[in-house]
Amino acid sequence: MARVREFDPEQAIEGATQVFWRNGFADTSLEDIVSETGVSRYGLYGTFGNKKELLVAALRHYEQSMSDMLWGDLRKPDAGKQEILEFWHSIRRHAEDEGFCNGCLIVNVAAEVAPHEPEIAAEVQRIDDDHAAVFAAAIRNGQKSGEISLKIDADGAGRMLVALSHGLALMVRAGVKPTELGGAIEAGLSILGSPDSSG
Amino acid sequence: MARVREFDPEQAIEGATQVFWRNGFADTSLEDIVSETGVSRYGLYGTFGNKKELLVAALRHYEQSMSDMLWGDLRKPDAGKQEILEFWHSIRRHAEDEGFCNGCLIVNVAAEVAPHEPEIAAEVQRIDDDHAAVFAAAIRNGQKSGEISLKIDADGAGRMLVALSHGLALMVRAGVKPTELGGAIEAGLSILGSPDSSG
DNA sequence: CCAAAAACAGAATGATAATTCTGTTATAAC
DNA sequence: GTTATAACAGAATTATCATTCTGTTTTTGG
Repeated sequence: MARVREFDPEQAIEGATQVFWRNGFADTSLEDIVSETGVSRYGLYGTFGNKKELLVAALRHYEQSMSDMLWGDLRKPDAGKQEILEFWHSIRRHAEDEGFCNGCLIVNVAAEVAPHEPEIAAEVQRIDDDHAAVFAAAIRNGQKSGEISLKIDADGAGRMLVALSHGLALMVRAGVKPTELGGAIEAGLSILGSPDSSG
Repeated sequence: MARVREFDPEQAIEGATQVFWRNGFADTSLEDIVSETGVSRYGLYGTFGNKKELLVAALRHYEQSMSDMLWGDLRKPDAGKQEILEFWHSIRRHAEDEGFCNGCLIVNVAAEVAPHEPEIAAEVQRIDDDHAAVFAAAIRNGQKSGEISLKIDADGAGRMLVALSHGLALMVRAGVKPTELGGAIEAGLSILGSPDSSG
């Protein structure tokens, strides 16, 4: 027996995600989100609580959409070296497109907000741990099947790949052309064994 | 025929550097810097211009002091694999100390400020390019002397090490314990050849 | 000592922005 | 249709902060 909500919360989160990704947290005002989404302050506060909680929602939304777009094959239980290489090819393709010039929202938030907000730090660490574990599992599969050297430590290498992706994302956000970073990716992947030099 | 300045600009920059490192740019008010340094607003504006220029000064000061502390041996013209490994040992030692829980000022600034400020972005890129070149030169030396495989691309690997350091610094700032990152460093260094497993 | 120059301390300004409040409007149960 | 409910639009509130301004003090050359 009351008025009905005029906006779709999912679309609002999507809009907020774009603004946070583009501008960062501190440089995004709620007014910016109102403009982007068309949702009123009232609607945003009523539905999401406050700016920080909206960021958490955006972070989760971003993770989900990236998971669908980039991490799907790598999460399969039998993913191995091939899937790791394909993941990075995919990253390179996307980075050379528009849209990824803002780097990675998770990385941006880790740098800007996590140090002051334990809740956000926990969220970021959860995501990173998950990604490192996904890489590590694929590396172990590759080691079982003989594609990847048994000499490397799967957990260490998994974390290394996550850290490398963060560093590269940061460089892109800070203005480095993604095309200049191909060599760094090749170098990082070379720990898996003889490099795939096709692209 | 005028009053003399009561503060030492170098000390003021050192103080500002500490505050920017600890709190980031947006979350540092000029009042914070006044408190930290004891220098008045007037002195800061008169000597450094404004907050952004003060950040540039802090960044240069930080780079200089880190260069002295960490990069000295690696910059020697004949530095090779040994110096690269020692650099990373040194990083690990420092990271496990207090004081480096704030990550790396250059990385923090790259993430928070560079995207909005071309002048800062240029500064950050200059530093990164320099560091990548230092690594690359040492890798080339190692390749000449046979310590490092000729199969790796020195420039790509140099950039990779810089990106990795950025990613790791970010994780530390976001709250990850430095001791958890040793495996990632080992993995990254394994591209140079058979790993130094001593520590 | 006197006066000009430049540093000092801290108040004033102006802008931005997170959050709350107020009055208005649409909805649905009765 | 009436009415309670909850959403809406946007004004009001409160706070923070970068920067500038004002009046004061110190220094040094005459």
